[in-house]
Amino acid sequence: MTNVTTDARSMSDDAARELVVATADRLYNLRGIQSVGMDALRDESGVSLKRLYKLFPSKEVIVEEVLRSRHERWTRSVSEAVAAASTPQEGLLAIFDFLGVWFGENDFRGCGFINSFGELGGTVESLAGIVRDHKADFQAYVAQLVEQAGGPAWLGPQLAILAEGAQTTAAIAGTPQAADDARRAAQILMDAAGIKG
Amino acid sequence: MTNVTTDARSMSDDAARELVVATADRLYNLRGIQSVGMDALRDESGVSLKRLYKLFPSKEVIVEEVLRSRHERWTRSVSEAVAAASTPQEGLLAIFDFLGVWFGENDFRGCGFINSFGELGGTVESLAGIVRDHKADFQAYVAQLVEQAGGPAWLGPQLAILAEGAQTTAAIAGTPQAADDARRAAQILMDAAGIKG
DNA sequence: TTGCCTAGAAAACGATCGTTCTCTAGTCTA
DNA sequence: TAGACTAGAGAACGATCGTTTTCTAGGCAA
Repeated sequence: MTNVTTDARSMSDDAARELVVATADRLYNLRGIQSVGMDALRDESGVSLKRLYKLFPSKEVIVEEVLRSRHERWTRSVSEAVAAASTPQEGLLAIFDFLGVWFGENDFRGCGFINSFGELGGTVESLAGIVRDHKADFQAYVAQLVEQAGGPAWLGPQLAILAEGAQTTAAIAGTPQAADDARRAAQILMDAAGIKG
Repeated sequence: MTNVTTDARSMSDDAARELVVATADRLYNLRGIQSVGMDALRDESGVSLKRLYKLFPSKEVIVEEVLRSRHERWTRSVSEAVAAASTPQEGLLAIFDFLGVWFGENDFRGCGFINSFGELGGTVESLAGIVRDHKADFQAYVAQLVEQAGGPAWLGPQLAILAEGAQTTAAIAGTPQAADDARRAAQILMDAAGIKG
C-alpha cells in the first residue's frame, strides 16, 4: 500500500504529469479516447481529480500531450532502428522490421494517430493538425532516407504508404503478417528504384 | 414543407429504414459515431425518435447496418471499376483509379471501417468483427484478381496494403495524391511479379 | 496548542447520451 | 359523429461525461 514507486501523492508535479500522460496513453490506446473518462484516468493513475486539473487545464490538453509523447516515442524508436542499420537502404528496411516487432506486442491496437483521427479528426481540429504533422514528419523522414540512399523522389511516398497500410492491416487483422508483406514490397520497390536492399 | 421525396412521415418502414441508414452513414462519416446522437439522427433524417426505435432496436444496430451498407457500396463500386477494365491486370490498377476519384470527393474523410475500428474496435467486439470481415473480403478479392492475372500469391497482400495505406494517407493529408503514389507502386510490384500493367 | 494552508475523497453540477414515456392531434371505422 | 387507434413532438429518465466544489484530515509555523 505504501509502494513508493507507484504512489502518486508523493510525486513532484513533473513526475505526476508524466505518470498521467503514460496512463492516459495506455488507456486511450486500449479503449479509445472518448471511452476513457477522467474518473478512469484517476483510478488508474492514482492522481486525484483535483490534482489532475491542477496539472492540466482540460482533458483535451491531456490528449494533446499523449499524442506529443507518442510522436516522440515513435520518432525515437524508428530512428534507433534505422541507426542500427549500416546503410540507408538497410535503414529503410529496418523500419518494416521495427513495425513487425511492434505489431507483435500484446497491447498493439494500431497506430494511435490513425485511431485518434478516425475518432475525433472530424470534430476536434487541433487533434487533426497534430496527426497531420506527425504523418508529414514521418513522410519527410522516409524521403530523407531515400535521398541518402540515392533513390528517386517518388520512392519515399510509396514506402510511407506501405508503412501506413501495414499498420492498419495488422491492427484490424490482429496479426503482424502485414509487416513482412510490406517489407517484401518495399524491397521490390527499392530494387526497381535502383537502390539495393 | 410538403416535399414528398424527403418527408419521412409518409414513407414505408423499408424506405424509412433506408433513409435512416443513409443519414447515419453521412453523419457518422462526417463527425464519427460517438459524436452523433440519436437526436441529431432524428433532426437530419426527419424520422421521429419513436419511429427510430420501432425500426431499429438500438443505436448499435444502426451502426451495424451502416457498416453493412458501406460494405455493399464499397464492394459494388470496386467491382464495377474493375469490370470496366479489359484485363485482370488493368482491373487491379483500376482499383487505385477508383481510390483517386473517391479521395477527391468533398466528403471524403477516410475509410469508414478504419475510422470505426479506431473509435470503437477496442470496446465493441461486434463492430471489430464486421470491420475484420470487410477487410478480409477485400484482401480475398484482390488475391482473386491477382490469381486471374497469373500473378504470384505474395502480390495480393502487397497490393491490399498499398490500398489501405493510400486511404489513411489521403484522409489525414487531405489530398488525393496518395492514390497516384500507390498506383505507381502497384504497377512496379505487378511488373516485378511478371504481370504487365 | 492554535490557526492556517494544502490536498485528497467524494459529492455535486450542468450537459449530453441512449432510451422510454406522456400527451396530444389526427385518422380510420362504424 | 363518436370512439379507438396511431404516431409524432417533446419531456423525462437514468447513466455518464468533463469539470468544479465541499468537506475534512493532516502538516507546519508561531
